[in-house]
Amino acid sequence: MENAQQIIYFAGQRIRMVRRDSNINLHQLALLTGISAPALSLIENGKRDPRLSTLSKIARALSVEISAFTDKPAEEPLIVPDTVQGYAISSF
Amino acid sequence: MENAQQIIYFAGQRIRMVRRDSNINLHQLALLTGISAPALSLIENGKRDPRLSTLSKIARALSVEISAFTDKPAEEPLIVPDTVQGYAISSF
DNA sequence: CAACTTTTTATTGTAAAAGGTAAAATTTGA
DNA sequence: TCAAATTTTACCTTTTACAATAAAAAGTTG
Repeated sequence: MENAQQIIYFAGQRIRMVRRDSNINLHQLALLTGISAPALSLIENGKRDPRLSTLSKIARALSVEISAFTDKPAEEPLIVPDTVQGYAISSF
Repeated sequence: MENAQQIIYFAGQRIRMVRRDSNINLHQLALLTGISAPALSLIENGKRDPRLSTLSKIARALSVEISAFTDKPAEEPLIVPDTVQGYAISSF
């Protein structure tokens, strides 16, 4: 329960981030998903525990995977070397 | 709705796969998650639309990310060559 | 086949998600 | 500061998740 609440809050924040990146408002996302704007507001604010189908509709509308809302970014950021075996990454 | 139903069914299959890989039965997973075995059965069979908190509890109990249940494997399977630069993969 | 384990189905009760609508609050711009 | 757009809150209704329990159905093993 304790941890699940954090997941819900975190997912709401991520949904809001992705939506804002797409430059659409709650009303528009409501039209795209079929989920009411008030319901979306509650989800984004971590005050509602959405169903898988609800997350699926939101992800689809925003063209991202559900994991964009659920997976925590890696603690240690992925190290991307700028050369591999002496070749620049950009040459691939 | 159409697509969400597929997501639910797919997630159920993945949960079952991961659980079986862990060699635990529904009763044991019920104890680990606090979700009843009948509820877990419905979820695994795609007959129930689980909440995010529910997915979170299951993922936590099975030590996987929620995305293990939601993300579709790549359409084009990753090609794994059996040799790299002339060396057999097994030699690494 | 018979005993045992695991899973599924069904029923009842409670809690909560989600829609609609409307109103309040907040934010944004002119 | 005022007006418009956006978001949040509140109330009501319907639907559904989930628990608990029991029973039925599959699946396993001796």
